[in-house]
Amino acid sequence: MSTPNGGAAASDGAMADAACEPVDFWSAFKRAHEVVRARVIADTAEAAGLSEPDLTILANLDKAGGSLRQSELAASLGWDRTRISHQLTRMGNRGLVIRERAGGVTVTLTDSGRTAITAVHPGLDTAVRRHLTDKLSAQEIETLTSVFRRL
Amino acid sequence: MSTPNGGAAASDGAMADAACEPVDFWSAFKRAHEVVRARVIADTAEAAGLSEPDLTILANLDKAGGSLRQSELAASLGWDRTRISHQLTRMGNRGLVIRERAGGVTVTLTDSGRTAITAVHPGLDTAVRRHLTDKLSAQEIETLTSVFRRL
DNA sequence: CTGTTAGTGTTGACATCTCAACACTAAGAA
DNA sequence: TTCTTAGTGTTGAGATGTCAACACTAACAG
Repeated sequence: MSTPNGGAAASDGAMADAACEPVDFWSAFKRAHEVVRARVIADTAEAAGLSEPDLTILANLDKAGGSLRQSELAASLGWDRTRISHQLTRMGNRGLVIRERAGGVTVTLTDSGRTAITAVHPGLDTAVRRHLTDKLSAQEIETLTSVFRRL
Repeated sequence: MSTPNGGAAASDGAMADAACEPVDFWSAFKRAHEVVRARVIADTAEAAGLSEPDLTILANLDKAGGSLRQSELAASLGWDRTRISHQLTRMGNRGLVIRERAGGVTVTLTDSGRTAITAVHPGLDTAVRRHLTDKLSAQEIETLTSVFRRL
């Protein structure tokens, strides 16, 4: 156990805080994101036998009324065409969605897919509250929202 | 706890801002992380012919003096044993690291690996500043650091 | 009608991540 | 010694993400 994190002994001239270095601040950002992500997924998607991308797709389709153009789905998620195509192929094989040609391609929730997302949706909101927003003050949420919008 | 949210969480009904819903706040968090990650990697790892996991491993080995026990590497990154093993196999095949049996397994930078990380390291700091900390006020960095540590 | 161009999806190859199962080593208990 | 247990790494299979190449359609110019 070496924990050679440069200890308090040497450096700190002015800043005594943890994230002196920008790189450390970035690492903390990544860690926080990863921790919250793992907990939320464990409480929602995994609990329902779905993967994270499954849940993301199903939630977006549901929010749009159950049906979307493949390209609109990609745009609203910021995903690549290839990524959407592969993911929908896997989900189609498992009976969660159907794809039909109509100019472009229209993706539609199956009964099975709608059942799945309906079952998970309330838990998703609860999980995000429990693992994220409940741990923050209103002031902090405001600050972070402002920062996220800027990036 | 050091988290006296002082009943702040109760004020949610008054928020008229963009992220009313916790789920939207979480989406914004994910987007911000993804955007910064993509930009930093594009300016550093990709520019040097390395992948993100390559860079992560090399940077940690370098910070530790060039050599670490495989289990310590895993622990310091919060990675799974399997993930480290597969990644090191790939990196070993490309000549970036060597593994030697000594009780456990010790991972060491090769000359090629040290050259690579040495070339990238200054750019990493610059990239994180440009794409993240330079866009934030000292006040905001302080707030975010506090939040990240709590999660 | 023919050719061009842009937009949209698919496919295959490969890198990465996770899970379950297995193998090896080191300590200690019988 | 022999057995057990915990810690550590590896392997193979399947899921996911990325890249390059290809195919199809629509709109438009010649």
